[in-house]
Amino acid sequence: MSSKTQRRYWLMKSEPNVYSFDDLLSEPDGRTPWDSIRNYQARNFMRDDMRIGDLVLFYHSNAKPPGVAGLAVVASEPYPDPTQFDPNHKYHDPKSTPDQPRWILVDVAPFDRLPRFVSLDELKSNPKLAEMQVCQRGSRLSIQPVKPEEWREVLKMAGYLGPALT
DNA sequence: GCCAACGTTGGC
DNA sequence: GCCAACGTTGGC
Repeated sequence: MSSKTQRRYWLMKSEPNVYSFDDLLSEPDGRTPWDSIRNYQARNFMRDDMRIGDLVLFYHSNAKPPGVAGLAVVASEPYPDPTQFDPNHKYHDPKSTPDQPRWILVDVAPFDRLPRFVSLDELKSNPKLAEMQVCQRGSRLSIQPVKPEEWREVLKMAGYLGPALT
């Protein structure tokens, strides 16, 4: 009796000096809207492909070093990004209206800590992750799908043995 | 701070 | 619809 929906895995980038995994861990609501994304591919992933319960590699970009800092989980259905309607917001979109919102987001919640940070250097030097999107040159997309085998490999590199493996 | 990669904009 | 100019991302 199941419309069996496979859990998917994702990588979401954030600059830790703007919003870090620790910031997510200390959210009073236990979650945050993944707002201000203004890239159509990234939006489409949130709008069309993410499901509540999908797991996320929380990736620190523009960091020293860049890499995977923690595990998160998709925590809401898609809904319009409120920042697009705010004229004072940096990412206000004058072409967007509540009737016809252009930018859609999901909420993200912390799922688990990692025993250790896994740097981009380490990811790149693992032959099993040669095809992983974040390892590719010029990989700018801030939301990327992660294959199940890549997911398991990254968690293994982090020394992780918790529930995100199941 | 540099700059390669690449997405977006706008003139035509 | 092409494509040059421009802006942004993000590793280094």
